[in-house]
Amino acid sequence: MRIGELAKRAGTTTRALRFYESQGLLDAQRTSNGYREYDEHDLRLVKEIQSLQAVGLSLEDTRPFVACLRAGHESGDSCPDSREVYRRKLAEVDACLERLNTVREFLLARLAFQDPCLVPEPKEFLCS
Amino acid sequence: MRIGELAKRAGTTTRALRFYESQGLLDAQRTSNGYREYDEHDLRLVKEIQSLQAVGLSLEDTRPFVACLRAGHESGDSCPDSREVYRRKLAEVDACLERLNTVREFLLARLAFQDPCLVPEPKEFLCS
DNA sequence: GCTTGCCTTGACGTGCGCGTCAAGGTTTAG
DNA sequence: CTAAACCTTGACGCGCACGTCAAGGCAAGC
Repeated sequence: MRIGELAKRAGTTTRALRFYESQGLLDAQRTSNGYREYDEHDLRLVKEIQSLQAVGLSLEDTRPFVACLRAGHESGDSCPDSREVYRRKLAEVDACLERLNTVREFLLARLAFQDPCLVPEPKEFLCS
Repeated sequence: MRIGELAKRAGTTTRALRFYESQGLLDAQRTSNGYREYDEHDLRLVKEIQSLQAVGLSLEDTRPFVACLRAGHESGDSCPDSREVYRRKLAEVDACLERLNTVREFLLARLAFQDPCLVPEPKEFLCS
């Protein structure tokens, strides 16, 4: 299938697919006229990337999963590097949850007119 | 005081202060040589902005608070517009907490080898 | 032949809150 | 007189995952 069909079947855009390729996450055969040609395996890769992005992983973080699938494993998260990404992300999420709960308490207190309440420290506020 | 001292006392940079001014959040008197001149009230404004940023509000969201202080109120969050921002932010935080808990469950399940588990829908993932 | 709808590469735009030069003017200390 | 340490405006950079043109090639239907 060509890039347009892959995009449609994966529910994304051709621009995103070309971007993945530019980042080395995806590669494609070329037909004689220079068009990219994909198969079901590529569709699988794209879907893997999307589901990982859905849990807030960056494209960079998806590399181990893609490599794992390319290495022949049936699931992208059965390799050590992938599992390490999961663990790191879990720690980030936990930190973010804690942080957001503090913020939530702050907002509730302010809305309740309880004036002098602790302002959470800036820290990293990246909840992704 | 001049911009360097204000920056030091507020724990920020001159660049940030000039940026706030460019966004209409701060304004300054000018001395004869063109230097910006600030007073304690300006320091109060900057600190207000910083504490709001610390809870994840955007600069845009700080406008009502600044306006409230400028209007003569002793606290920036005693005006209706400010409180509305708090409420909206609280709703965002709640949505984000829910979302992150889903993601957390997903990660735990994957790490526990429980394979086919629900992938959270992409949605907005902006936890700020 | 002409239009339509695919495809190609390349390059710049987006949001947000500044950081980081660049090129210069002003004030103070020595 | 000079150097240091302030100040000014202006413009470009950053991260991240693409969106959005621009300018053109290729294939198929009328």
